[in-house]
Amino acid sequence: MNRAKSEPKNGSMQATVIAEMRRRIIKGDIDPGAPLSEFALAEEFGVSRTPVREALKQLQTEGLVEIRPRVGTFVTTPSRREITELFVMKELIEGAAARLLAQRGRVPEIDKLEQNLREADEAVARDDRERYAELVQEFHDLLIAGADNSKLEAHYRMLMNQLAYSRLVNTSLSQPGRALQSDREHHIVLELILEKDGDSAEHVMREHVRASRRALLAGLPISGPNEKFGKTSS
Amino acid sequence: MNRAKSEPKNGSMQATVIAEMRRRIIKGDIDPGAPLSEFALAEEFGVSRTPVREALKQLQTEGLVEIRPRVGTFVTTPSRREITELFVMKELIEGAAARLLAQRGRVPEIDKLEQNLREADEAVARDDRERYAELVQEFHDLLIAGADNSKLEAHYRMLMNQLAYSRLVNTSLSQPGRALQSDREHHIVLELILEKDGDSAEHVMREHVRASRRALLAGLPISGPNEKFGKTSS
DNA sequence: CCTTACGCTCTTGCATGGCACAGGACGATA
DNA sequence: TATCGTCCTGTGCCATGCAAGAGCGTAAGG
Repeated sequence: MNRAKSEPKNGSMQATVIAEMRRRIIKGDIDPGAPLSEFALAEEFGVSRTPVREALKQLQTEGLVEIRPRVGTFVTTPSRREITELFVMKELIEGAAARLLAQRGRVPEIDKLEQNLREADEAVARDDRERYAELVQEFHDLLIAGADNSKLEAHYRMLMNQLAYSRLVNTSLSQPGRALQSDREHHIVLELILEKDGDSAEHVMREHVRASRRALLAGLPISGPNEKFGKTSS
Repeated sequence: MNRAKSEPKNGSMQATVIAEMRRRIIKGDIDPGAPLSEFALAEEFGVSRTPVREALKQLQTEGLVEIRPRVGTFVTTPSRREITELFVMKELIEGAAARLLAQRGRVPEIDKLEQNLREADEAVARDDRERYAELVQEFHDLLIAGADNSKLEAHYRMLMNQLAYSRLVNTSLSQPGRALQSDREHHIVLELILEKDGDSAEHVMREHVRASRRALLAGLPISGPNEKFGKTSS
């Protein structure tokens, strides 16, 4: 095998393929709707079609690709309606996480959240959008981790993958004033968590997610849910 | 090699394997923790190991089996903690479904829910637990369908599969008085939905799920590693 | 010129066989 | 007898080959 490059031989190859393909799709390296050929991927990763095939099958159950039998595998393109649906789920789960965290009392995640908000304040003051986007993601991740519920976390991860959220959060924050508003809302949520007011924390967190969704959809250029970007018709 | 059975050659083989294995695990035909051999399953279904392998991998991402590399594949046995976590998710999703349905106004699912409750009242009056269990499942399914959110439904289905809920609901209803109480709670939820009071509908629905969980855990014999209790197919 | 049907190619689906590794049984040695 | 090393078996993992369905270009017929 001529393929003794950076491909880590540790662990199974398909795990590597799954992780890498997932990363690419979420990060947006591959255009939504683009076809994925088993053979091409197999050559690229230096393996046979079998592990690639199994990796794609797993990504399908995660909702990242769509396998049309005997036709091909394609990166899924969430329609506008699906995005709305995913945000409803996001609202649910993050709201619940806030409530659960409030009920748990003072846990290490609380300290990390406070630290996160301090840094976020600075980033907003500097108008450093990129850094703030990172901190937003960390804030939400800490919230989920603090809920201490593995099933909640698992469903959340799958959700975020389908949303390709890391791509979208930048769009959301590009709305003028959104970063400052978002930062304020985070403060309120953490405040309510510290007061152990799970009820209000959940409520405010939900509104926060809704606001985030509105900012995102306002920033999305075109509805284009099923834009079959044409094949340059002859 | 008892081949030549009613194996449908029409659909893809692995789809058949997935569906059948999922059915067995959920229904409880296979003991939790039991090892699944690729080779044995391949022979039983009359196919090669490849589709079986891919089927098991999909079931793994659904949380129904656990693949330990180089060791074997086993049916997952949800711990008591995981059951609690799953019920938290169930509470979330069904509560949200009640809220969403209330917001939608009068849709066909509402009529079906009313019909369902009429039949459920009769079943409770007759003390027909088996029929009531079916109606409970239908009630919750209608609620989810009425929410008109495909992502919500997808996550709900995965949840129910992991819970093997169809097995558990009977345990829950075996608690004395639980059926009557459950039926009453269903009525209240539907009432609130009809009044378009999504807020209260969600709240009551959550309490209903919590009550159901308490009834279930009270009926569970022990938190032992894996109880293989005989099928109560009467 | 338009319609229809053929056939080619590309894709995935499945079968088969070899390989590497984990776990346990067995036996040799102190 | 206890302990350690070795072999054996079972399992998942991967490579390769063949078969079949889907899409599309092209050519024949009206």
